[in-house]
Amino acid sequence: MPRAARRSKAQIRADNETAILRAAEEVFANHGFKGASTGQIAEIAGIPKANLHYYFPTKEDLYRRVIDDIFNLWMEAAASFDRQEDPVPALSEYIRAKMHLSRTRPLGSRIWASEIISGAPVVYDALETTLKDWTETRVARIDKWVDKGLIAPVNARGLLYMIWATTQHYADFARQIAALNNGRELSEDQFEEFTRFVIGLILRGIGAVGAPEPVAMPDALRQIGAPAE
Amino acid sequence: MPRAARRSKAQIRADNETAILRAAEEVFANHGFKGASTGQIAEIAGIPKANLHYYFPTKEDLYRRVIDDIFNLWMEAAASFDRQEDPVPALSEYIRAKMHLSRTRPLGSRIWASEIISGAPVVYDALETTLKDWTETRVARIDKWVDKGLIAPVNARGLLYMIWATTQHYADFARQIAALNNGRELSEDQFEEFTRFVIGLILRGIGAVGAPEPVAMPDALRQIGAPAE
DNA sequence: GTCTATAACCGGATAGAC
DNA sequence: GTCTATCCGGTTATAGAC
Repeated sequence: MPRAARRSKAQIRADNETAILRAAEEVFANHGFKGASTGQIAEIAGIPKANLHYYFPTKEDLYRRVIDDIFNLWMEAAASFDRQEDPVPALSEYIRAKMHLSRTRPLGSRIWASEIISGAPVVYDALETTLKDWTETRVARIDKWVDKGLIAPVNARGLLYMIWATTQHYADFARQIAALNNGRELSEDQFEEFTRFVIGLILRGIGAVGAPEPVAMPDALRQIGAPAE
Repeated sequence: MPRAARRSKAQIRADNETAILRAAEEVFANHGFKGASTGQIAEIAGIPKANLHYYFPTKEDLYRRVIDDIFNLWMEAAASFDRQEDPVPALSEYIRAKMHLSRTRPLGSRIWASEIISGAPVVYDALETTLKDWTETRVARIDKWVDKGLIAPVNARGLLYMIWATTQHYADFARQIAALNNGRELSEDQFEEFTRFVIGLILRGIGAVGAPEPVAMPDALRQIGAPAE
């Protein structure tokens, strides 16, 4: 058997790790840290439980790794906040990036939410250091926009919290939103509509110069959200 | 020993039930349904574990009761939405009521969030019936405000989701907010300031007639939120 | 109604052959 | 690196004396 035909050891390791992390995201999102079981994670990953413990010695090691990946993802998305100088494009892009993450990586958002709800036993240090630094810097930028008269005088922290809360709601409460949408997940078009709504409302709310007028849901979509006849 | 001196059986039952429910809220909020243990709940309630199972035969029975109480509480808070005819007082009072609940009953909010994040295994029926009905009615009211020109044309569902997300964030993510507030819980004054900010931003965002101008955080409070020197 | 003891089970983690 | 078998602590729930 030619050597090239089988996966290298490194490849096997990488594949297994990926499978484990993917499965872990699912189980941690659905049951929280304490409620998750390594047996279930191993089963979904398609490996024996003992192998999981070979790759990640303890459940907490695995959990930390998952949380870490999520945190890095968020910090990257946050970069869109900085690419633009002016408030309207900066906030629009940031909100859009966060909404996109809620759509494409809802599990990460849900794990993060569970972790914070449980008192942030694992990430509290990161909150007090990395997240705090990130936040202070952006608060300063927002305050500068206020000083320049580009937006109305606002509570910068309140604004950030509102953006986080609103965008992550579409991941964390997706099940509730679906229940209110006749049991169906939001379609791409519906999601885009909510995204525009969020951006528009917040920009108008802070009195941003050049903010778009609020947009009503188009009739076609409105129908989807309405009760079935 | 005079009979009046001891608690009646009914009183004992009521007291024990209250103690159990209070303890259950704490443990379910911190660990989710699967992660919570009846042993810990009994310990906090100050009774033997067997007694807990006498009052609530299974862990799920207890959990359903806790969730039920929370849901009713929320429906009552929602009533403030209806006491006022016009959008500004109706939404102001509703947002304020929700913020107040986040402040006074954060555990309930956190349990609700955990339940939805986990896929709403227990409350899904209530979402599709009671919550859906409540929502449809309020969407209709909001649409009517739009028709009357009292607010700009908005996505009514998006508006409700934003109110829920933003207000509940102050309960569910209280630990994160505290970490960004130099490790201290928000003071009453700070919380009031955020409440006003949320109300002001949303009312302005929907172009409500008579909405207050956005308010900056007073310097005194701003200092508290700033990095320690 | 209350409490001690315990049954029955599940979960995280490891031993040790391959 | 992989996998079966297993240990052991913790969990839900109940039995049965008081």
